Amino acid sequence: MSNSNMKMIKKDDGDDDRIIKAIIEEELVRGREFANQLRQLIVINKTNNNNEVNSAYHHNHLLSNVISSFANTLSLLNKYPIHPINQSSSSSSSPNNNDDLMQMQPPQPQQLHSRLLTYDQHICSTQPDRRGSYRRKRNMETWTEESEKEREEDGHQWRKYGQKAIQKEKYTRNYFRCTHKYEQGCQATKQVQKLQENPPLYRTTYYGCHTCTNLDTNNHILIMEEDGPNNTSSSSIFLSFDNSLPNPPTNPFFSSTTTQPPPPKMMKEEEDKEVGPSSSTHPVLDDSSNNNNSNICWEDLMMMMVMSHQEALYGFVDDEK
DNA sequence: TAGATTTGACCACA
DNA sequence: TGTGGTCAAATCTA
Repeated sequence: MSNSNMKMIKKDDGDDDRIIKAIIEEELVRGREFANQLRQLIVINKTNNNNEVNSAYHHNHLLSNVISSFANTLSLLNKYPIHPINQSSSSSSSPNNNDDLMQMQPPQPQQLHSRLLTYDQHICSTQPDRRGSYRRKRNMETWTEESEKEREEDGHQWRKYGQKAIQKEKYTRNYFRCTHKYEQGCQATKQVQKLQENPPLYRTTYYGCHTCTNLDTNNHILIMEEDGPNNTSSSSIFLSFDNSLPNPPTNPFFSSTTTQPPPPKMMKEEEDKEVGPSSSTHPVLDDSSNNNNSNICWEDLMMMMVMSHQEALYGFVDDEK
């Protein structure tokens, strides 16, 4: 591609933004639809307590769709930050008001993925070679922890992408990114700095949150509703997408669809002060340790999800106005 | 042979 | 301008 062409295309950042916005809108609408369907399914299930296997399958399927919708949205926002667009230049494909949005039909996954693919191809074909180009991790969530192992098992797959001698450090620093960076656009990275040799001590700094879904066959959703129709005790909920790990997810920075590394120590301490030592910051996903303490019902959970999607969607559309 | 690691080069930022 | 974070070709390994 010639330089003049490159310049011409780079002028059209507004078009890029509109394409991304349209895709994100569709993704949010799709997620909301799936969340609504799941909520309805749960309500129906409560009144009609049969065919549990089948309904568990549908729960699983719908929940996966909701989660992937969130993940795709986050991934897009991380990957392609949106610039403000003038009202006059707003896309004709964007609905003008919330009512229109409510009427929108969620796109089929194939449609969406082909659009994402098309957009990625568009970006790839129009951007110059930016080898070595990157944005430093300002304003990113970070936390550190120290351990005796260089690669503490934290439930995520990491790939080493760099190693560097750091000025004031005795040992080299290793750089890791999420294995799913390219396939799912997951932005999570970590740096492991060796602090001392004997005994070995490493400081791991995590950057950003995982948006990868990483839903494989080993991952599962275990749903244990009421023990019986007359059981008045609260239900037990345990969602896990990776049953290979000893520790339940606790870190709010991480995608709920994956397990996470231990939370930042400071956050954990603050959290203990706030709500007591045994509680988890995760509002939903781990209740297996205390079956009698589950005061979160599925309907509430789905309402939270739908509202979250709604907020994101309307906030997103409002931005464009 | 595919996926992971190594390592020199590139580039943003302080 | 030096430092640190990232990229990507080369190399390694299962």
